[in-house]
Amino acid sequence: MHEDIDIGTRLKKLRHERQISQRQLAIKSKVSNAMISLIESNKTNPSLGMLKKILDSVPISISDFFAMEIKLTNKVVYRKDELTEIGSGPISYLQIGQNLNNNQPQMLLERYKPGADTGKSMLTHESEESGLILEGRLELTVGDQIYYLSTGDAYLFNSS
Amino acid sequence: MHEDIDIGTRLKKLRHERQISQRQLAIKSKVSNAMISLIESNKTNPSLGMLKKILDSVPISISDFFAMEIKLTNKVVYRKDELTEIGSGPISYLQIGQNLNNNQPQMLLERYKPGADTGKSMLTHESEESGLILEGRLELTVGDQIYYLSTGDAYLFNSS
DNA sequence: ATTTTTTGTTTAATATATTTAACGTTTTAA
DNA sequence: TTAAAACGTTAAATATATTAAACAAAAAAT
Repeated sequence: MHEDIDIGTRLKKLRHERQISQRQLAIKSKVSNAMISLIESNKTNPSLGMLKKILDSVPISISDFFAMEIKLTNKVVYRKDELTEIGSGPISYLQIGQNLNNNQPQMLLERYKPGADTGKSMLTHESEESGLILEGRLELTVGDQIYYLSTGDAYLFNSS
Repeated sequence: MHEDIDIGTRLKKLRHERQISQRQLAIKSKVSNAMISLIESNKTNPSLGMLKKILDSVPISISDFFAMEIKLTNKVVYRKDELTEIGSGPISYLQIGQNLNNNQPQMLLERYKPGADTGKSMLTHESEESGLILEGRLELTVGDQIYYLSTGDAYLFNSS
């Protein structure tokens, strides 16, 4: 019935991704390092305030933390003809990816001059990115993968 | 620094939606009714196992529980000159709203024929909406408020 | 009108989360 | 090769979550 969720490996995985030690995370989040050890080995049932203190220092939202596994899709680029057309009447919707979470979105209108390059600024960008090429061509680098997009193509990924 | 989240009103709201009493929920989830009272009045800092036991009986996932819509901002429309220009070089970013959460976004390209109307379909839309008017004019209805947008204006809201 | 339930809240008892301080092991420095 | 620092784990101390049992108020029933 009440299957307790394995937050231990979740936290450990998250911590390893950020490449910091238990003690470093402990200091950042102002909790004892013992606590983090106990949580990661599932030897305790942490309070919500405790978990939030830790996740705030990462930072990651509680909602995202528990949605983590679902968000591990590595699909980044959606070609023009992969985009599902939703509407049929006078209004048409073009959907990129699936609607996994219900969350407060952020939106950017980005204009690139010919040959423009984001450089490293993009790499320090700590959130997610999605876009649709309205006009022109774009070279997109995610991790070690390089994608070439043209008008109508779209992309969607979580940076890290 | 560590602002604790108001899970009390979240749970109370959820319970009222399902129209059950504290004691009924207590029995379903096999916890004491006192606990539910304490949680709803934010007099305790419940453990994750505790919260999960309760949410499992609803049922609702922890992730969804914390993604539950709460009225953070009622700001919906951002006029052309309110949009903050981030970049300065050859690339320009136009930001709509604040980046509150780090979440998997969804993106739509919507095309409206002149005079097109979404009707009621928009109202049953259970996620969030944001957009920027690339060209033309748009009449936007959120709740009982009506907004008139023209080229360059943007909107951002959680539907409900 | 008076029980009888059902509501949400509170207090004292007790179970357990959290911290502090220690441990043994491995890595880094000298 | 030794010393010093950093790593994750564990034990005992203490702070706090959780329960069981009572409370008063309101609704339902007789």
